[in-house]
Amino acid sequence: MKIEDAIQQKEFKDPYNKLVVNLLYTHSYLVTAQNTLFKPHEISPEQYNVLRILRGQNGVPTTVSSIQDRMLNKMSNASRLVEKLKTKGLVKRDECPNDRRQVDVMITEKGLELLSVLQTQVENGNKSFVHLSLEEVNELNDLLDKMRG
Amino acid sequence: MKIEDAIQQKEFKDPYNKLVVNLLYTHSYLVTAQNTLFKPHEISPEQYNVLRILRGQNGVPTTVSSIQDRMLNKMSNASRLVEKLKTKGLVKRDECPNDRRQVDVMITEKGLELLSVLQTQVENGNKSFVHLSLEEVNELNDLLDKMRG
DNA sequence: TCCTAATACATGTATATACAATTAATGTAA
DNA sequence: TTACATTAATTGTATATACATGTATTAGGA
Repeated sequence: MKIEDAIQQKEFKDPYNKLVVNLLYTHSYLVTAQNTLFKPHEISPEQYNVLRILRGQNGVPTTVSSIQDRMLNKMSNASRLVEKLKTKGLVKRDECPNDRRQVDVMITEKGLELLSVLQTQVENGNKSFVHLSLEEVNELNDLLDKMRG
Repeated sequence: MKIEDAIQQKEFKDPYNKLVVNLLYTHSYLVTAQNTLFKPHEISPEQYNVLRILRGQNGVPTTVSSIQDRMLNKMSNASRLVEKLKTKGLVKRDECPNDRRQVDVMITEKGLELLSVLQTQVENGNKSFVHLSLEEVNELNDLLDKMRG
C-alpha cells in the first residue's frame, strides 16, 4: 500500500518530505506489530532491547551510560528502564566498586530465560511482517545506513 | 555510518532482524532532528502533523476520527492532540449540528500562520538530514511501501 | 416505540520520550 | 589540600503512545 493511500494524502512537496512521512508511518506499523508479540509477556520493546544489550555482555557488568549509548533511541532514559527491569527481577544493579558514581547492571537468570522464550517469537515475527525478499532487505538496510550520513 | 557501529552490535541474526533494528534507530535519528526544528515554536511533530491535515481540508471541518485515520501513528490520541492545539488557539472545535456525537475541527488563522512559518523550515530540514540522491530517495520510498505489504 | 448495538469522542492509567535540573563522586589545577 | 569543573546517575515535568473503559448519541430491529 502506497503511503499516499495509507494516510489519504494526494501528493507531497517532494520525495524527501514524502520519505520522512513514510519513515514515520512505517515505524508506527512496525512498533504496532512488535507490541502484539511483547504484550503477553508484559514487557515493552524498549525493555526487551535493554535485556538484549545486557545479554550481549556475557556476564560482564555494564554501566547505565553504556546501555544508553547502545540503545536504539538515544533520547530514552536508561536509568528508569533499568529500574523497571529490576522491579521485575530481570536485572540486578550494584554499586560499582572502582567508581561509586557508576552502577554495575547485569541480567539475571530470570531475564535470560525470558529472552530465550521471546527471541524465537521476535525473530519469526520480524520476518513475517517485512514483506520483502532477502535482496530487497539488504538494499533497504544499505539505504537507511546511507540516509543517516 | 553502519547500524552495527551506531549501536555497537557486531552481528545480527539475519538481515530481517537487522532491518527492524535499523528502522527503529533511523526513526530515532529522524525524530531527534525534527525536534530541533519544532522546539523553538513550542509545538510537537505530532501537533504539526495534525495542523497539516486540517489545512489540507481547505476550510472544510473535520471530525476527530477522520484526523485519527490520517495520522502517521494510528495508535495516537487525536482527541487529546486537538485539545492541546485548541488551548494554544491553533484550532477551533465545535459540536457538529447533524450528529451531536461528532465534533467539527477547523484550523484557525493563527494555526495557518504558524504552519506557513514552519513549512519552509521543515521542508529544507528534511532535505538536509536525508543524505541521499533523488533516485535513492525514490527507491527507499518504494521499498518502505512494499515492506508494509 | 423500546431495546440493544454501534458509533464518536473523552477519560484513565501505564509506559516511554524529551529535556532540564539535581545530587553525588571523581578528576584536576592552583 | 582546596576549589572548581566534569562525570554518572537520578529525579522532575511535559508530551506522546498504547490500550482499556466510560459516556453520550445515533441507528436499527423487534
